[in-house]
Amino acid sequence: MDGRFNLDNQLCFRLYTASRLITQAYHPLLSEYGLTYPQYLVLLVLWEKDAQPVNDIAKRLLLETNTVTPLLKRMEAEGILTRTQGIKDARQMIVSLTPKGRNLQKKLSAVPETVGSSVLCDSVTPATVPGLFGMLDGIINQLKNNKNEDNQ
Amino acid sequence: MDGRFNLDNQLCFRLYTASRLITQAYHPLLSEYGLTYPQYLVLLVLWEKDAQPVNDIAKRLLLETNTVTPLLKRMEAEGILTRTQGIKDARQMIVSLTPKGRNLQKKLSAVPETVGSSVLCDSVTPATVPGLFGMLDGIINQLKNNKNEDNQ
DNA sequence: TATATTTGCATCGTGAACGATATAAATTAT
DNA sequence: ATAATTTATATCGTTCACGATGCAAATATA
Repeated sequence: MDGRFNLDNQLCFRLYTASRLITQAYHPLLSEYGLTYPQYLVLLVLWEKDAQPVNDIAKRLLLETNTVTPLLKRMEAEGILTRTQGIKDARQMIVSLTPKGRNLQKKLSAVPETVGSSVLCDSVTPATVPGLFGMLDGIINQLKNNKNEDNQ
Repeated sequence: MDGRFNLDNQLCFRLYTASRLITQAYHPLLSEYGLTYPQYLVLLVLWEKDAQPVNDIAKRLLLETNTVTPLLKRMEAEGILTRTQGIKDARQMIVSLTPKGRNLQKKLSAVPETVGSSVLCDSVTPATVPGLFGMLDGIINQLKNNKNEDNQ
């Protein structure tokens, strides 16, 4: 009768499920190199720009530092990156790739293409993806703004 | 130069972020009643059809039983539901709502509307949501099928 | 009817997420 | 310059996710 509570009418459940399933699709490709998906995201950020403070990495990923710090420590223990105290600002920890961390980019070069092609289907094609990106960006920006308003 | 690894070109990062942020939007509404978002999902399933075995709940949410079992135990400890051994099949645990669990539906009646309206923006409107749902369903079904093929 | 396999659920270990809180360095105000 | 505030990061506790594994009940096979 009342469809408000029907799982099939829920945007969030779709996002939650799609996110989990696509992360699972990354798993076999990343675990070969001992990486998790969030760790892979950190690598994307550092390949883009090396030697960033924790805060910049967290902001780029829209995560809190209390999520990123332990993640970075695990990656440091794996020899993928280093964390060194900032010179200009002693509070900052500057995160830099090791050679091992840089080399992973070549080893993982097939990952985006492999995962990307695994989600293609009738309703998700090169033609429809820009529209999907636009809607997801809209949702993300909207929710980001709502959060900022609350914290004022 | 090579945009494959750019965070802004990644579908998964968008899904991951959108999922996290919208779950955060649920948080203040649900925590008032001591619920988490995955627990709310279990309630949606049980409000739809009470007295289901663990397996049916897990399948409906596309989760594994090793994720759902501890979650159900916490909800049982809160007095939201009961878990009783199946009669026809002694391996099954039948999960049923308590009066408290049923009453939560009235108390949370404003949640879908509240969260739903919080994501509306230029690119996400009642007119565009069906298209978004279709694409997310396409991705989910595609990845679900890929998983099943692997397990054969 | 024994034996083998499958099924349903649970346990365990690891790694996120995240709210709440702590701490020290930097900045601002007095 | 001293005190108050802000900022950058870290610690802690709880709750997912999920791969790996275990176990007992049910089913299939020999």
